[in-house]
Amino acid sequence: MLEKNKCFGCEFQSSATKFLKTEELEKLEKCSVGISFKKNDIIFKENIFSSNVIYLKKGIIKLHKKTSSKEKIIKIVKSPNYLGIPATFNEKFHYYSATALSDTIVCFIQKEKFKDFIYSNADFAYKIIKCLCENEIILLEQCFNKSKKNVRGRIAETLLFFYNKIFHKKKFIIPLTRDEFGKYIDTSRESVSRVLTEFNNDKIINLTAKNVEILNEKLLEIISENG
Amino acid sequence: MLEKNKCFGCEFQSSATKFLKTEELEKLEKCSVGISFKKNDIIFKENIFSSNVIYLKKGIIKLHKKTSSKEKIIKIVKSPNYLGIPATFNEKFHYYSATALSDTIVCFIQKEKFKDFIYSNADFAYKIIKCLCENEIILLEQCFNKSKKNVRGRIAETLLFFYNKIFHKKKFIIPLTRDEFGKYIDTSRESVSRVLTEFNNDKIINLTAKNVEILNEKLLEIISENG
DNA sequence: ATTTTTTTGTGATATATATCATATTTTTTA
DNA sequence: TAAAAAATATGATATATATCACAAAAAAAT
Repeated sequence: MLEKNKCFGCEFQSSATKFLKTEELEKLEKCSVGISFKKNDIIFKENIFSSNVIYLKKGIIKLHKKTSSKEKIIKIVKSPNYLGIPATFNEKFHYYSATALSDTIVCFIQKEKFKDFIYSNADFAYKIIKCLCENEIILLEQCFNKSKKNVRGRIAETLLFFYNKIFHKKKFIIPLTRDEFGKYIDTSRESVSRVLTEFNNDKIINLTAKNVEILNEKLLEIISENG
Repeated sequence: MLEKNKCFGCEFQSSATKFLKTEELEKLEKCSVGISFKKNDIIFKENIFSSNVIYLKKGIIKLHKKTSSKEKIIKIVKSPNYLGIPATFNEKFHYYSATALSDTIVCFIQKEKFKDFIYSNADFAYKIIKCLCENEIILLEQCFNKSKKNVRGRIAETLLFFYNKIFHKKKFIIPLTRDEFGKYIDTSRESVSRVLTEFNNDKIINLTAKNVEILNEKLLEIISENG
């Protein structure tokens, strides 16, 4: 659904666009559209040529990709954040699909205009560089952690990720099905079920369907570290 | 070993510094030093505060990181390439260590001066953004592939990576021990040995110690895709 | 409200890969 | 050049996790 899009004084302004001057913000407003998505709506699909920078203004989304029948969830991203800058700036197709995990608002910004701001405003450019740098470090951590932990460790880590990085509350609703959870941490839905019920039995979490409350954060951290 | 460092007319100039003007190159020369490393020398260590942008001018290196006794090789990088920009620009400690896998020359560039170029030269800034974008896509591919392939597939993929991305020849010397190979693709040294001898027996490769010749590229690609 | 579809839980079994053990080869050091 | 250390190969066994099978619960569709 098309949203009225106001860049000047936008309550969800990105840390980069805060550096844009009034006339640049007016330009931005003209070259961008805001669109709202409902849970499970596809925001963009992999292998589509990317001609827009995408700004996740509000909501939580998953980035995912298919290979020969199997699917993997690469990343879970919360607003505010840019999506698909790498594909867009390399004149490439989107490497992954993006699907809303909650009701979401997204701005599509014309690539060429976005690039103009990089050329006209060095503070903006530097901020974009910093965003890309942060993303790379997060991705590195993710790769590294995943390869060094067993299933229990990865599930503990993910529960802590939801708590610390997404919801900031010990009580939350897992925004994934068991199957999606498995596709995120590279395991089967059955293993996710088993470990979650184990954590529940051990009073580390309180689990009812998708509702979780973290009861023993300390222990969850230990499991996350040592498997 | 300290190298004489000439930025203007440097034969290993990066795609970004090609955009620098003569006076900027002179500045660059003043704020950077070139250092040569021998195979197995440590270029920088993880958890060290990063105050330089590091440009890999010549050679092949591994980026690696330890956790509680175990080690993982995160990436193998060939010149020309920048290293550690994310850590440097986020005022952070290096996330990983870098060790030379061949004789190597590296330039250390003062972070603040490098940042000045981003502010003074938009073409340079944009090129750096593109470098970061490329790195992110490579990292994403790596994460994705690793999680979807079995050991045979990952070894086949790595052999093709050495051929296509590093040496550009079907005959090369694996720049890793079996143990390091295992730490790169998240498996044990024994599994690496077994699969490599299997490939050798099946005439897919010709293997003598670290010397490899790819005999059946097509089949290696199929194994890489389907495990 | 009832039917259909999707999601989840859990036991039994299979399997890929790790780990252990030992021999051999290669490399490094003295 | 010999001795010591490191790297490699390979068989035997252990183990974590996947897969299969089926039942139950929850969600979606009619």
